[in-house]
Amino acid sequence: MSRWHRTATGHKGGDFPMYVEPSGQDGEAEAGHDPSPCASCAVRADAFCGSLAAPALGELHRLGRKVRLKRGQALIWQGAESTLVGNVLEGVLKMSAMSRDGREQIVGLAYPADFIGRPFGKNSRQTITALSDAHLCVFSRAAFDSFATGHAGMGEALLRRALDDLDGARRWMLLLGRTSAMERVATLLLDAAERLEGAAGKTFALPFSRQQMADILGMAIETVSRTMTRLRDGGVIALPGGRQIAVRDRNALREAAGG
Amino acid sequence: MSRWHRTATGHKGGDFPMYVEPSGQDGEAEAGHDPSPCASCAVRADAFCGSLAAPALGELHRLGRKVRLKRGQALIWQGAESTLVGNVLEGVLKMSAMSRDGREQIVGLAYPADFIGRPFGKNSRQTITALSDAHLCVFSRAAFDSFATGHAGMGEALLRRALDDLDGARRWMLLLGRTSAMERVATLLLDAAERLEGAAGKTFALPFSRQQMADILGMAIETVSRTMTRLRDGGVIALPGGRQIAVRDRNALREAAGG
DNA sequence: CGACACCTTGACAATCCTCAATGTTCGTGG
DNA sequence: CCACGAACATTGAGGATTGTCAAGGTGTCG
Repeated sequence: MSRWHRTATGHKGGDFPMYVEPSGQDGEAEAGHDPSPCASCAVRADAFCGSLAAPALGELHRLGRKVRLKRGQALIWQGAESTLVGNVLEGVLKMSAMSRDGREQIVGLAYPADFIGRPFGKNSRQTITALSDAHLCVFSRAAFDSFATGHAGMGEALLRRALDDLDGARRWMLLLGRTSAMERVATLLLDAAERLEGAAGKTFALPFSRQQMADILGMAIETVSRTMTRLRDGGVIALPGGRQIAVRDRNALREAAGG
Repeated sequence: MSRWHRTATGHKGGDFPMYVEPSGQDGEAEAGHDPSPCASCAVRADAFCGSLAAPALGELHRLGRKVRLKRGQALIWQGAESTLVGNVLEGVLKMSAMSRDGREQIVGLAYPADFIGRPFGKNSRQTITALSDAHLCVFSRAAFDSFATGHAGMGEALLRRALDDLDGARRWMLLLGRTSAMERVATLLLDAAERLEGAAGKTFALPFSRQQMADILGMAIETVSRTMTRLRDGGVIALPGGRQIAVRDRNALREAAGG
């Protein structure tokens, strides 16, 4: 019954201790000019903190720090005390669950403006790992919890986000349970293109390896590869090499994704 | 590419308009004796409202009403304005998503004490249907939202619950993406037994049909049936007939579920 | 240029789905 | 109470998709 491939999430420079940079060190955050550095944050409009007014925002900012992760570095290990929460500023992270016998399933992706971690109480049962070099804005859970408790709007904003995540997870379940390899790959590519493609049809870098795509989609790496090849041969996408990709025929891709 | 079975969720007496019973009609809720009927609620200890103190509880109670659903009746239709939220008091419900071409995937189950519906803002994209006769305590979303906003603890309790659901959804994704038919069926049976079995080894009624199990687990009805037969032949479970089931060898079942 | 990780391709096998037929349960009405 | 029919469940045969194993190709970095 154990027919599962090890997921060999072999990352080149993986799992170094992470480099933490205290907030207010980035030049822009020095006192004086910019009392609320969050104001210039690229993801503020889309992130949970967008709902906060200036004073609360400043307070929150003082609790946070910035973290840079290199590709392959992990932020929260499965089972470990989950003491961090935060926002993704740049890059793509994966949330993965692993069963005792070593099978991995990626259970979520976090793109810029997405919230990660598990506030309030229980620990996360997921490991969070950077798929590309990433830049986060993190808070210790304890500090974040008490801040959130003290600010009425926050609970609602976080809840809204959690419920959105839940909707997303459930759509993904539909994908995992009821779709063919082609539909899965096409859906993932469509999603990635929407988030990462500069302009329609433009070439961009896929942030995942084939192995990671396989882990995300719940299939074997070879099937992913074959499916990509089929899409390329059909003129739907172009694969200039490396991890580059371009969507050539968006409608066909949408079609392949199942409507 | 369209190799999917229609899910033929044919329910015998399905989709009647639901019968709504105003709160405070149940005999026990009459004024006088029992100022807070919630106190005698079977699921209060486990439900989100368990965190509320008496006065708030009374207020909440006045907003709610009880709803009974017959097996097969739907509470919230996919795409429709989601105007209800609530708690399951008794029975089992399913949350399902359906793609345009008619494939159904059940994306969640709600057992007693579970919260259903989508408070705050956006509409649910799921349909909620009773798998067995069910008994709920529901609130209109508008009333519930304003109540929750006005009570500090509520947001946090709801968030906690949403995050738990999210964890659950993600475990389920691991199931859908990375496990064999046997593991899926065994996991579902184990879960159902834990929630519904009176005592260990006792016979109880499975609340789902084979078709529903197939929709939950993302597989074909025949595969479910064959897998159940294998479990029976292996002495792991007993199937006395009807929808009855008993777990004979819990360890073997746990083993089959993948550890 | 060589080593290494990553990706692609092929052949084969296994699981699971599809189609089809038969058996069982349950509710209804005679 | 029994007979009938409809929905539900089981079983079998065959085939399609996907996983597994294996080999070779491509790209990247020192």
